[in-house]
Amino acid sequence: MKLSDSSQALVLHFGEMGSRWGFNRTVGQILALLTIHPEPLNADHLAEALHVSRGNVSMGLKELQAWRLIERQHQPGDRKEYFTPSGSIWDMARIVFEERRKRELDPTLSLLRQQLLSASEDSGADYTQAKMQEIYDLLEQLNTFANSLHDMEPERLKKLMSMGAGVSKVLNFGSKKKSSPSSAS
Amino acid sequence: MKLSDSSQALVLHFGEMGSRWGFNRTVGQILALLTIHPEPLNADHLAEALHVSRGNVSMGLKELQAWRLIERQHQPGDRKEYFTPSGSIWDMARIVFEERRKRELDPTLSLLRQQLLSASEDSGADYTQAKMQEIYDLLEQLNTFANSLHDMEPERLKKLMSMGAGVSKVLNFGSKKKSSPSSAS
DNA sequence: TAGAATTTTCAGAAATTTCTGAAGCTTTAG
DNA sequence: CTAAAGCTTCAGAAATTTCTGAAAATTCTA
Repeated sequence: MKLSDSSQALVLHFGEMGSRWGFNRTVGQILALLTIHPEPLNADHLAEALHVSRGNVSMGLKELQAWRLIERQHQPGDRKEYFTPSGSIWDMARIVFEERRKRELDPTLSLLRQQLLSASEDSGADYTQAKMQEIYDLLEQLNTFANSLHDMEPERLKKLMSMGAGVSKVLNFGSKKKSSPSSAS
Repeated sequence: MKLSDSSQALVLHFGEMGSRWGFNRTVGQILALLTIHPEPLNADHLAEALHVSRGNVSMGLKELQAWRLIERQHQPGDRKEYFTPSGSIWDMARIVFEERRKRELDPTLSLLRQQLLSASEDSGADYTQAKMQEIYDLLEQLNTFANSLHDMEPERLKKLMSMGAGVSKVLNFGSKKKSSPSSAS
């Protein structure tokens, strides 16, 4: 398990970025290596290539399986477990995106909802209540948007993303003068 | 500086979420408190309300100013520095979003660009090169999309977000029947 | 079923991040 | 200019996260 300079660099980089993307160094490195390696790898390969302990690899693989980012395979005539990414790069991005939405928005939405419901009791603290409502509204909108991206079929999503700033133009069609009376439901 | 139960809960929560949003506990708490408090606060207020040291508050304020999330003010007849959020909740969200795009996408794009350019030298490692290209393409598309969101005027952005899944419908206009035969580029 | 191969677990070690508090710096009033 | 008020810095302490490695558990072969 010797990595090319280029692969080595990518793997190390994914380790560093890991924490920003929601996992730890080893998990980032394992994911990177499995992704760019043509063949499935087993835990010993990974431990050797990444210079980390066997136990650490085991924990990392467990976490990546929990995220559904990788899956187990078996090679005929080998008792060891081998791993590969469970989908395309695109699939991975969706999974990470969704997981992060859950971790970064849901808990706060849930807290704010609670706070705002039980607010009627407190009479004062007007300003604070209003701000909390503002934060809630914003996060809920973000959340809805994130969900709608997540639910889109890949093709449509790709199209939307590649339109980039062009989306802005298309949106003018939707608005025109005629504001649909449906509004807030 | 006594906080209501509700404010207290929100501040603590923002402290916990802080690390997921890109800053540490104290920074999260300071931001939350300044946001929901009707009046500007000074460093002593913050240290007392959050039960953290004066030095920690100073560092937190410095960081929030670097992010341009808060700004200094002076109260007439008081030598202390007071702080308030520097914009609306919406403005804050945009700043945090943009800062995270920079931290989470730019470094990887930059590394991959470099790797892919200097790839001609290495002859082998075909699969790996192809995967790196895939990752690069995806991240660049994400990046472009994020930028176009960031550059949109708030009104248009709000409209886009509130359309949610509806965006999908609007996009059909752009595709019609004419399926471009380009496929994988 | 025995036992060898492989994987998982988890207590404590190592590394990293965050926080404190006192020293020192800057600003302002007098 | 002096001194008090206020702010910042940063070395080391505390807290948190990550990693190791040996023991325990599981799986497979014969």
